[in-house]
Amino acid sequence: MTYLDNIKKQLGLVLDCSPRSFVYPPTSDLGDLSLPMFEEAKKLGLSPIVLAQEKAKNIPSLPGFKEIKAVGPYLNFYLEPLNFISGAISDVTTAGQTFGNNDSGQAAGVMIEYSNGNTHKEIHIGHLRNVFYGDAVYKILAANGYDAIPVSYINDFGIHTAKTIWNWQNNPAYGKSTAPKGYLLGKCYSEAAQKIGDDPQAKEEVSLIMKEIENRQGAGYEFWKESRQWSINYFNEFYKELGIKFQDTFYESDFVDQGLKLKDDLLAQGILKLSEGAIIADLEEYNLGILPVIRSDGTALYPVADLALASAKFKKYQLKESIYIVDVRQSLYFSQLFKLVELLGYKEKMTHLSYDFLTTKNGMMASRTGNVITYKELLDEALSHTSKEVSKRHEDWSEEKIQQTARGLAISAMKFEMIKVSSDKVITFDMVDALRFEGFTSAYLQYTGARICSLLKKGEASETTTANLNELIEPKEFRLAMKLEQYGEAVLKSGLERDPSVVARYLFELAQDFNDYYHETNIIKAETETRKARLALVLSVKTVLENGFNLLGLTYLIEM
RNA sequence: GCGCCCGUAGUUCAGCGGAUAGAACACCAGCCUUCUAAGCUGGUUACGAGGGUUCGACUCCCCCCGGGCGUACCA
Repeated sequence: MTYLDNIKKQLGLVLDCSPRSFVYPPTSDLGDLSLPMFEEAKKLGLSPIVLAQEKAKNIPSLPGFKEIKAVGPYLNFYLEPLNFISGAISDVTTAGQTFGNNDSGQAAGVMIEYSNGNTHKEIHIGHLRNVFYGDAVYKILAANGYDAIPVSYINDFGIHTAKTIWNWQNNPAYGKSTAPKGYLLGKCYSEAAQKIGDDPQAKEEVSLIMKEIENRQGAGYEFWKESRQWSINYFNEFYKELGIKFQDTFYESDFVDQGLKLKDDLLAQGILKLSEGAIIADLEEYNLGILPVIRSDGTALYPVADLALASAKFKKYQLKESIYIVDVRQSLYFSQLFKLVELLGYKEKMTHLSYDFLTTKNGMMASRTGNVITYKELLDEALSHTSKEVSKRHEDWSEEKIQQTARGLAISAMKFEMIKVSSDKVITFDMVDALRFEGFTSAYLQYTGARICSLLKKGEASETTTANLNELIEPKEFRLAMKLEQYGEAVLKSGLERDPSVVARYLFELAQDFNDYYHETNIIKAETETRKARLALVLSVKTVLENGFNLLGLTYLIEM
């Protein structure tokens, strides 16, 4: 338990209220902690102002507090800053990399499925929001004490694979190209989608290829096996580049057969039925409309494998909850899927954790229409921008060091742009905005981190262990310590709301407080005893920044 | 039509029942012989409209107006 949590607990005992009742006053002259009296006053039929005054009069003096007084309908607490600051530094130092974590998840098994790539398609920046959001949610749930299991589901069996293969076979140029195969497949797909359009002849040919794939025989199937692997290799490089790891990966092609059996069972049970040549789930009685499961040409739709996968997850892992991170546009689909899984007899909780989509100034992205910014294009643009900025500032650095730093900046920027706003907001992606370095950006956070490393290097970090923390008497030092103590609250809230932007905003505020302090106070240039103490505080800021960076997947740069 | 989401400074976003609605960008004015100026300081401007619930509403409810998405063989 942190110093701040303990203070709240003690106060809660004395005042007979929950530690969660305390709020932080808007300005420091109003105190450091506050208890609003509205609720209790209402219960007692008293004025909250009178009640606050009475409480202030009767409260026993407590260690760690400088003053307790009523201000209007609030009971305000002023803390002893020296005790608080050394408490905070001690909390951070003791917990280290685990500072901020909690066990509210009670080790419950929670599977988080995200990233869901389509083989034979290009990776575009719309996927990035999914991948980065999902990865951050996974790490945040783990920090909240869940047994979080990150998994990826790869759609390698849909009609899109047949479309790509159809186009590839009709254009020998693809086979001859020396460009990376995974990338070429993406190009080939978007061209295919545009060519096919409403052409019945082409649709017929694609349908034949799809049947070969489903029946696992013929030239179409053979080429599917080969090209599928190209895509999977391409994904693996992509994940490696971004530092993303899954505990398990599922492939649609492994679940289709099981799904078809499930479909037969569901048909027999009357949960599915024939309609207009297709097989559908009529979920009108649940207000969920109609879900087509098998096309009228006999080929499988998405739910076939999804049903099998859902049950496979529950059989393979002990899960309290199965989370699907998918774009909000599929909300109805997931409600339908979850209802079917429930009708199959599963009682586990299933959650569609949705986020709103990413669009561009030129309108919605879709690989089918070719209006996309690909991951590769974004990365290239970002790297070119960041390496220019780095080399401008460090003419003496080696090319390798410049590139490495530029990469850390570029990838972190991509991640941060996708998770810094809450998930219910549409992101209109703009390259210039995304690569900005000032303000609420990952570069600002990284800059703060690098600045801290520079201080620690100059001051010799070993000094911090023998520091006399009573030297920390500046109001801004107290403010920073308070911010550090609040990190755990950000992690908790972020986990409860499954919203990484809470952590993103917290880190930004911490960095702002630090930079403010840095500009106003001499750290290295302070006299020895003060310097040691200040460095101890700075080291704690670094630990918290690093912990937060880890949750969001940002790269901590020592220099930039 | 029905369902879901969003309307807060010029722009992008916080705040989601309580103390003067916060940031960032942009714009203007300052700060590098001093710990990384990718930084810091100061300044201007906002809750779509109307009802209701409440001691108190940007926050909850209703209705309206804008915008987006979904709504049987895309995923």
